[in-house]
Amino acid sequence: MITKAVAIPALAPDTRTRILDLAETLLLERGFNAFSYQHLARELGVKPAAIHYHFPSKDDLGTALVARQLRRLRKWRGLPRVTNLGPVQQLDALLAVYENHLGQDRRVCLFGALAADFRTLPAPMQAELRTFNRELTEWLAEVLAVGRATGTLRFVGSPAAKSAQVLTTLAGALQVARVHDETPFQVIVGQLRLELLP
Amino acid sequence: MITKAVAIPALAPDTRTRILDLAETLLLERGFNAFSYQHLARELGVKPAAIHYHFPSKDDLGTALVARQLRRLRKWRGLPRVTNLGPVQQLDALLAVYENHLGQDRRVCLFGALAADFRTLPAPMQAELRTFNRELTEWLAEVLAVGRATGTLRFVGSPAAKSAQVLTTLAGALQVARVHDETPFQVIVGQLRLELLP
DNA sequence: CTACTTACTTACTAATTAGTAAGTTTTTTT
DNA sequence: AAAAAAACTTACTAATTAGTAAGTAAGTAG
Repeated sequence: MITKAVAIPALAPDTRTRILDLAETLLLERGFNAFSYQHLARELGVKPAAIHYHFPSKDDLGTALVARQLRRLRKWRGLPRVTNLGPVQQLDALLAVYENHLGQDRRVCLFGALAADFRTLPAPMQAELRTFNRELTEWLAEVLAVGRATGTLRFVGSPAAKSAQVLTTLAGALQVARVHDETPFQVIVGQLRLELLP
Repeated sequence: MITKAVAIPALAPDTRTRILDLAETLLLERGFNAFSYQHLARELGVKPAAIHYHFPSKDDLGTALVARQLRRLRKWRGLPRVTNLGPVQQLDALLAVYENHLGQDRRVCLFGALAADFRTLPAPMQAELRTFNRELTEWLAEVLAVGRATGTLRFVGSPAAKSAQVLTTLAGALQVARVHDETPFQVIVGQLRLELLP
C-alpha cells in the first residue's frame, strides 16, 4: 500500500495545517515581517523548533503559504458551482471572496499583504505571488470578455486592462478598509458594480 | 534673535533631513518593518544612537515621516501652479505624482507602503495616515466634481465614491508594478484615463 | 519484538533589534 | 573668552530573532 487517503470528517487539523492557518491569519492581519516563529509557537502551544521541523526557514513557510493559496485559486475557478455560473454571477462570486475578507476582521488579500514588502521576500515566494496574480487576472479577463460579448457586463477598453484595473481596485479597497473602516470598501465596490452592470 | 532662517542654496541637508529622506526611501521601497536604525546609521555614516538623538524611537521616526508627507500634500494642493489648473490638468498632475513614484525604482505610495502593516503601527502614525488619505480623497473629489460640472470629466456615481475608487486603484497599481513590472501600471492608468476623459 | 520514521522538546548559538546612559566634540550664544 | 546648548560617539543592556543539534516519545512496518 502506498498511501492511505481516508476521508477524515475535518475534525482535528494536524500541526502543519494549524501552523499554515495561523501564519495565514497573521500574514493577512499584520503583515509578513510582523510575526515570528515564537508568536506562532506560543499561540499553537508548541515550541518554536516544532515549526522549524515542518518549515525549516521562514522562507519555506512563506512560500508554502502562497503556494497553498495558488492551489486554492486553481481549485476554486474549476469548481462546477463556479464554472456553471454566468459572467455576472462569477463576478459576484469574486466580490463575495473580498467581502468575506472584509468580514474576517478586515483581512487584506494575499496580494495586498505582500506587495509592499515584496522586495524583502524570498525569490520562490515572489514567483508564486506573480503566478497567483497573473492567473487571477487572466481568469477575470475571460469572465469580463464573455460578459461583454453576451451583453451582461459593460466596460470600455480591453478585458485584460479592465481585469487588472478591477482586481487592483479590490486589493486596494481592502487596504483602505483596514486604514479607515468598512465604509470606503462598500463605496468602492458599489462604484465598481455601478460601472460594470448596465 | 529668535531663529536664523537664512535661505541656504539647498546644498547640504542636515542629518535630521538625511535620516528622514533615507527612511522614506527604505519605507517606500522595502516596507516599514524591513529597516532598522542600524541600516539607517550604516548608510548615513553615523552611529545608531545619532538616529535616536533625532528620533528617540522608531515610532517617532515613522510618525515624523507621515507628518512630513501630509505637510507636503497640503502645500502641494495649495500651490498656484496646481490651483490655477483646470480639473483635467489637476488630474494629470496627480497622475504625474504616481508616475514619478514608478520612475523612482517603482516606489509604492505612502498609503500602499503602510496599509498592510497598519495594525503594527504606532497610533499617532495611524492617525496621520488616515488624515493624509482623507484629505487627498477630498481634494480629488472636488476636482472630479468640478470636472464633471464643466463637462471635461465623465463618470457615474458621486464624486466622493469615484475619488475613493481612483485613488485606491492608483495605490494598488504601484503595488502591481512592484510585483510585476511597469506594464500593468501603464495599462491600469490607461484604463482610468479612457474612462474619465470623454 | 526490532528497526525505523515521525513529530516533536530541550538547550543552545550568533546575530540583530530598540533603546539608554554617560561622556565628548562642535557650534552657538552671551 | 566662557557658558551653554546641540549633535553627536562609546559602551552598554535586555529582548527577540532565525536557526541548529541532540535527544526523546510515540507510532508504524517488517
